[in-house]
Amino acid sequence: MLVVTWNVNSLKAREAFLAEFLDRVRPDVFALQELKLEDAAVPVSMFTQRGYEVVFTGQKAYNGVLLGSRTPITDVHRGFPGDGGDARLIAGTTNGVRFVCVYCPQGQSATSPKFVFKLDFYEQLRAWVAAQDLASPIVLLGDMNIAPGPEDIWDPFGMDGETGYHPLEHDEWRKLMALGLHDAVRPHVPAGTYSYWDYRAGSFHKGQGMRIDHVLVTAPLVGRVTSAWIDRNERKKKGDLAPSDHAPVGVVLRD
DNA sequence: ATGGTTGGCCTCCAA
Repeated sequence: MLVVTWNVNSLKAREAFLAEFLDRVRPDVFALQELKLEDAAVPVSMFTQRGYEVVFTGQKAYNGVLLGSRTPITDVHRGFPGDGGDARLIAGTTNGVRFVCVYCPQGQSATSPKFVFKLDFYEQLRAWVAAQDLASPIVLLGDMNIAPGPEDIWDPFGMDGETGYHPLEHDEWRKLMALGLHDAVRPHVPAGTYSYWDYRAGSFHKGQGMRIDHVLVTAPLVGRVTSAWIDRNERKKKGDLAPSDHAPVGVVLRD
């Protein structure tokens, strides 16, 4: 089973780009973040034409998350009490696995009120995750806006204390992992493998990226992860189609 | 070059 997470930065702007990816890579399950669309505007037929069932929670202009699968998705859950009504979390069960797609706040800067909001969101997320059956197969995946370690960011010394690589965020990351989650990607990609590059200042060209998009799995799934990848080619233009500022992250789970 | 860019929106906000 190939599982993919991707922050598409507007599903509307990325529809054709994503369709090409789905046709070629054919993931079994995928999680998208930053739809930037209301529910009514989600291009459902683009997915169903390709054999996917999709569930989503959208929002005008910001946020919005989606789960897609080739097999039916059941027990769909949207949001959690502390998310302020933002469309940042959707959970559903497919292929015998519970998938939780999340889009964590970016936080702006470490001195911004948005950073407080970000830390609070992690706390709420952790409480929500802790209430799940963590002895069962769960995949928590999405844009978590944290680079966990120095191998996950282009300038760990210069970026220390910046949003995405802040000690308080690393505390949150550790607490989340301590619940019994495991990074499914880290063991399979070399240091310096990133999933996000800012559009500005030629960051992609200069290799100034961060690994902030993650696939975390509970113990029953750890032994089923056979490979993982982050495809930086998807951060490049595709003909005249513009890329997201994030690349897709893939994990293969053995049956 | 003292920032840069993209997407969606109601002329600025979030990333």
